[in-house]
Amino acid sequence: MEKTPRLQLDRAAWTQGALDILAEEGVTGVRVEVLAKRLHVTKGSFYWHFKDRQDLLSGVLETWKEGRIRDIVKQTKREPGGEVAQIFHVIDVYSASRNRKGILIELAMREWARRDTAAAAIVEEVDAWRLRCARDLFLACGVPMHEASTRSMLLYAYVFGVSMMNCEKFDGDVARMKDDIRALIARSPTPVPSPS
Amino acid sequence: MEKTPRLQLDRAAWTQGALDILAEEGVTGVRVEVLAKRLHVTKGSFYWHFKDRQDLLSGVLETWKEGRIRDIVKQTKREPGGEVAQIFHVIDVYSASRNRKGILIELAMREWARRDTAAAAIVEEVDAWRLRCARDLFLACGVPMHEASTRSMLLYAYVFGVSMMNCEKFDGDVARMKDDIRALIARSPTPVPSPS
DNA sequence: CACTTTCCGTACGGTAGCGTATGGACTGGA
DNA sequence: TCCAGTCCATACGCTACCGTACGGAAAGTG
Repeated sequence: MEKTPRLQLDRAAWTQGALDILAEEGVTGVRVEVLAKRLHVTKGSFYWHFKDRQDLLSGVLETWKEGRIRDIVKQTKREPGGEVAQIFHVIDVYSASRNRKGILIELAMREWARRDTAAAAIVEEVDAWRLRCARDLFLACGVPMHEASTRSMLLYAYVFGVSMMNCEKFDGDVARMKDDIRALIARSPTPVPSPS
Repeated sequence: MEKTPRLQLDRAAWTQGALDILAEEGVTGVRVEVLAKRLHVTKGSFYWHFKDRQDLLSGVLETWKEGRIRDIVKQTKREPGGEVAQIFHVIDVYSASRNRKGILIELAMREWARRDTAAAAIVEEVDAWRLRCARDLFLACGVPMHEASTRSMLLYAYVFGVSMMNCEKFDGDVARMKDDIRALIARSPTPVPSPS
């Protein structure tokens, strides 16, 4: 709801506005004229900074990719002794009711990726980073390789899946259930029967 | 790719066509004129059967709701002794590469629900049915109440989440990982130490 | 054979959005 | 001061879509 703090717009400002709309309306909602109106300019400005709508969308993809990779690398940076806490934190970042916008962008991105190969490639790349970083965290906890991979996949599948569900109508202590699931993913024993 | 088998269309045919487009393009993709063209008629026909576009969308919601509830009730009908197999089957229904269309509709439905309260209510109702049915299955397996609720939630969060991920780029035997996760959800021991 | 009902085609007005063309304001340098 | 470059406004044509009005065919009914 910023009044009109800037008199000059650049690609970054347009891209940021596009990300805002992406979170609210999805890809199909980011339209040149709507975005221009929101930034209090006309599309004459837009077509100065961008070749066309696709040019903007490509910029959105690139911006999002770099931000997500930077985030996940930072969140999983080796801090000896704090690996479990870091895993908890990674889950919380996506589960919490805060970071709502980040989750909405995440979901919009995947909806986009379902119908656009360029977006699909970006999402796939980001996911690969995340899975590898989470796996390394499990490895640092002493979890063997295959199970570390499995748990990191369960971790992300869960956080993305739960962000799509409205469990208010479900009887039971949902908050406690989420805590239990988090604990299960972060530090459950290996499911294979120990030969001891 | 049916040629023109029917010369008369009814609401059900339009609704089915809308579901097809919904799977491919999302809610914003189901447009009256596009749908009419796909059914080889004009929109004059549409506005005979429906008041407006919203009327169609409401029918889609209702049709989907009834189908999903009927499915989950059928899939979890008490078959003493086969509970674990039924849990595996519930997971497979959403994980498999078959039923791709059902998954796409599922995701499109949730995308829709994020921006439409009517769709949100329907999805919430369907989810509540699923969670209850899955929980009852776990209860029949001897899992205590709270853990049964927790596992049913993990089950659906996982299947929905994994349907949004492309893990091809991730090194490791993804198929085996998915099998392990399925086993973990379906029959992992309770994390609390058993008092026996 | 009229006559009605059901179902669909055609034509229209209206809105929203994309991309282009062009001009104007404003700024910095020569 | 004159000029060039930067950034934005205005106006235009074009397409896609919504919803309405109306006409016509086809089938049932007396």
